[in-house]
Amino acid sequence: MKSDNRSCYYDIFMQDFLKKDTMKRKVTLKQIAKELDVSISTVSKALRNSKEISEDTCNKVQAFAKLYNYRPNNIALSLKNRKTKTIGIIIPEIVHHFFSKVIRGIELVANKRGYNVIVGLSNESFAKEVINMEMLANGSIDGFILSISKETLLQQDYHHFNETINQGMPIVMFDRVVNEVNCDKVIVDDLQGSKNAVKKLIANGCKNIALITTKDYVSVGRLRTQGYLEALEEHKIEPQSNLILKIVEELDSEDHLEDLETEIEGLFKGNSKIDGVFTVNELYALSAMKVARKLGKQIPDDVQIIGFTDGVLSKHATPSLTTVRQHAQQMGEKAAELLINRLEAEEDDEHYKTVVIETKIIERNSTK
Amino acid sequence: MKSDNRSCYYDIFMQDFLKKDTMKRKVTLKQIAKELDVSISTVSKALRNSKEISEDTCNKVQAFAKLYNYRPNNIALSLKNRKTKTIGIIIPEIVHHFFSKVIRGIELVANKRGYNVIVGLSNESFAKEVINMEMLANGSIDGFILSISKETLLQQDYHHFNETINQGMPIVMFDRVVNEVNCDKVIVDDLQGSKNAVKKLIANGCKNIALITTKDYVSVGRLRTQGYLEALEEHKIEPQSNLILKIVEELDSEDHLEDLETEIEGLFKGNSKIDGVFTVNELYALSAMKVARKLGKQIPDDVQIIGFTDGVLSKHATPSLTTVRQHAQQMGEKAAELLINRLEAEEDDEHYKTVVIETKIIERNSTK
DNA sequence: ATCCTCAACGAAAACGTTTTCGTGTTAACA
DNA sequence: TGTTAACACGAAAACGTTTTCGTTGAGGAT
Repeated sequence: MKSDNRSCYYDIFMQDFLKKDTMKRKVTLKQIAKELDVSISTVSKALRNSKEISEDTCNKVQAFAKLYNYRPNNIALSLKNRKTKTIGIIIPEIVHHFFSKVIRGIELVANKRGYNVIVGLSNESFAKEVINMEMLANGSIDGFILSISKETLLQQDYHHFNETINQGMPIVMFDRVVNEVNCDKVIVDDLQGSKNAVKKLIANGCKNIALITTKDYVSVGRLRTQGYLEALEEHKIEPQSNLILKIVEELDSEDHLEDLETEIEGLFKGNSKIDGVFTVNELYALSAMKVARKLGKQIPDDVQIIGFTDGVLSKHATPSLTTVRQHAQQMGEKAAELLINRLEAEEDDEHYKTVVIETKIIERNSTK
Repeated sequence: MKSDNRSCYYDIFMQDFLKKDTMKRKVTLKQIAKELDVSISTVSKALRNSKEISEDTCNKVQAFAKLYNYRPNNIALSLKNRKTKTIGIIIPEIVHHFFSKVIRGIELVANKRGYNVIVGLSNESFAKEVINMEMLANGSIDGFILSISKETLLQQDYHHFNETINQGMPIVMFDRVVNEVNCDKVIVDDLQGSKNAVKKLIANGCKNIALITTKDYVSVGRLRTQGYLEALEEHKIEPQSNLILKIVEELDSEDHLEDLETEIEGLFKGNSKIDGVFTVNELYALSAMKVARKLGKQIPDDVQIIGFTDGVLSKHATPSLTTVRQHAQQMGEKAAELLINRLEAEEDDEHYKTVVIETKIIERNSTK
């Protein structure tokens, strides 16, 4: 820092650059160039060790850049390269063990491969899903990973997904997917998972197995119901409609626990011989346990219960709950892999994959 | 679409623009300008209804833009305006009810005010925290909302925060904050919350109240411990060291449940007169309940328990757990407000606020 | 002295906007 | 007829990069 011929520049530079002694604003190539009295191109090349630039200049530039902690501006790079190296995630809800675990998986591989992750919440609303996607699709991200909101599934309006894809932005869907959209997908094997769970109840001696599920428009609810039915069928057990309880979505929220329990109580009272329960999520399972206990039934002696989830409640419930694990984090990892592979592929592959994540029954104390 | 003089342009335009009939690539001002045979400036102005532009041209441009679904490119806007309208969040862990609720709060007000949210996970690691911040600080975001990782708290190295702030990027910290960094903060009133909880136990008749807490370098653990001590002091109760259990962080994870329970069992066995327990989080409380039950104690008759959390376990535990609610979502909302207000302030305010979110005791069935 | 080569660097375009500042045309006015 | 004002539009800069394609000047070969 001893040269004289740039003392003038230096002053000007310092003036608007260091507002106070403690304040170091971000430095740009242009400022370095001005300061060192070379061109912007030279600075850029010097920093990347281009052999077009003399060793002397290289060293000088790099020293200066280091001193002022130069970092290339991501936004400028994004504009130039026409890619942002960030992935957009749209999920219906973040305060949810399953979804947050998926995010963790996505973030893990995204970061490993140099991508950032930007999160939008649809809050199960169609409109918010559309708005969020539009906000992000205009250059902010390179591709989407998403799980469809309930309202969208109900309305069956998927134009925003298809339009996004048609504009050249890839989408990977997970868990809640839909055939009408042609893209990569990651799903858990809901059907087989449920089938295995119900088979396990049967193997454990249950004769009257109840099902607590959601309305059919939620694809995972439908598939898990189907798994239940197929398991029964394989064992020549006739399904009984009074053993199947389909919960309306409004009771799903934790604010309506009592209503939920009332419904389940109705199920038990309507069929006193119930000795096994399979539920499509964790909350239903816990509620079922609670109701069963209230009705004087012992778990797992009188009633055995299996839930479907990756949640935290199951592990800490009393008794702890046997569940079908979904491998949420692994789903996220796989989804991110699929997306990034597609983003970085040379030519675009017209063939879309659907990856099925196998489930696994975690045996705890709600089954014998 | 009937004019002749642009048929030539039109062809060229369509050629590289619509690769297939279904493929609509993103359209830019330049393309619209070329297509309509006007300048880029004219298009830009026409779209913003500038009165510099004739009504005719305005209509023509707007119609065309609508037809081709023109949306301004966010990245270009970010570069031009030198702001991205996105907020960076760095948290230690996303699979955590408290943090995900904070995110929900942040996202809520961020979206309402036109901001996006980009999430980085430190995974409680100092290095990942630094890397994540550096990735985002180079232009990707306008400001940070973060909660400090345990490792960082342990090492007490806060240079990355201060450097970021010195570069002109505002930070809002929540929950795990630190005096060494001068910025806006949102914290829960850990001290008062704990104090109230312990006072409630005292009022309920507890004579020997145990504390299960973390090591002191986690600020919230320290404060909650202090609250416990102050409550005892106010009631002239001498604190006993064999009533206080400080859990090492390694046992925090859910993989070490047994070890955790062993430690707690030691606590109970070492002091059989324990009739009240206050814990600094949800997991410790559930473990304590489990251990107490195992040792033949009735809850809340023999032992009353209060936890500190906003979690989901408390509500569904048996018996359900009385807790100190933290209002996590409200914290997120407040943090986002503070940050955005600062981002949009005319001149920068040198005075940093610390907002304290009051806690509230949620009475359930683990207390009388 | 001429030609060629090479080393070392700079100019400019490009990414997609917005905005300032012209500039040319027309109509109104003295 | 000459001056002016309003109107409608375009050129260019700027945001911060990277990269292509010159353009120097020096030195060696002929």
